[in-house]
Amino acid sequence: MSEDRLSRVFAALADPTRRDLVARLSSADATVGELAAPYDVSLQAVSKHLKVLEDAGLVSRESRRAPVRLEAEVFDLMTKWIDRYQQQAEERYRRLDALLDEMQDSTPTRESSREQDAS
Amino acid sequence: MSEDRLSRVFAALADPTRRDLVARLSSADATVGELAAPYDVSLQAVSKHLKVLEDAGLVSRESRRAPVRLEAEVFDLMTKWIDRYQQQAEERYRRLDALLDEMQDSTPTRESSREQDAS
DNA sequence: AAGTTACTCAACCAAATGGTTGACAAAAGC
DNA sequence: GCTTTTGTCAACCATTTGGTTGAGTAACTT
Repeated sequence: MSEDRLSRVFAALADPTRRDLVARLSSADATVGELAAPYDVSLQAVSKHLKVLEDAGLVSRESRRAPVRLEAEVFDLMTKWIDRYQQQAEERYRRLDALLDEMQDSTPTRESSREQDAS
Repeated sequence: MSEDRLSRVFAALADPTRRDLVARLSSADATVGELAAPYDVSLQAVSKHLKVLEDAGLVSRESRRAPVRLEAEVFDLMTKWIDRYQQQAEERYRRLDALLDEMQDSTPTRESSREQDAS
């Protein structure tokens, strides 16, 4: 069910306000009120956003009015997911490039066509 | 408006089916039908998922029935966002650790307290 | 212990999301 | 050229999401 965890993390970061909250928390812890101040939505709305971030494990607090803290470890989870597929995709491109190079070396001339037939 | 782009990318990856599509496309291009086969939802549903991925720039196709291809560059966009705040957060932790170390060095003994006063 | 301040819960609303089915459009195959 | 296959569009439905306001609760202040 770590699947579900990743879903919550990505969903949490899909909202610009929540990404901004994360951005601000990366430079300093802050209370709900402090966090809410810059936005022109209600405090309740920001409180909800923080709950989403908290449920995703991106953020935590020791008590109600304590400053909110960013849980940076979650980033590893995302990075791991991304890296895996990014690398796999790049690997494919490398193989494709190699294949294209090979074809360019072999097909255009009659010489290399005969080489192909011979093999 | 690259803000908006990131939102679409994260939102696209918030769905497990879509993450699975990306995962599969990272090892091989595939047509819509091929991609849809393993899931027990309608082809239309998968087509919609692919549209979401396409709008986020995660995936592309040359024509309707052409194989879908993963656009790996988008990963860079995410990684860049993540790295920035991860590093900022880690930097803060380093400073905090340093501060805690300093306090632990200075406060517990009478000796070091006097050292502080002297400086 | 009482009062204020800071935050959350609940109920509600509009819009977005993920799914369905049925009709249509575009490519391939004959 | 006609037919079949493959994919998309449209309309609809249930659920989720991001916002609101109003009432309640928890935690500092005095």
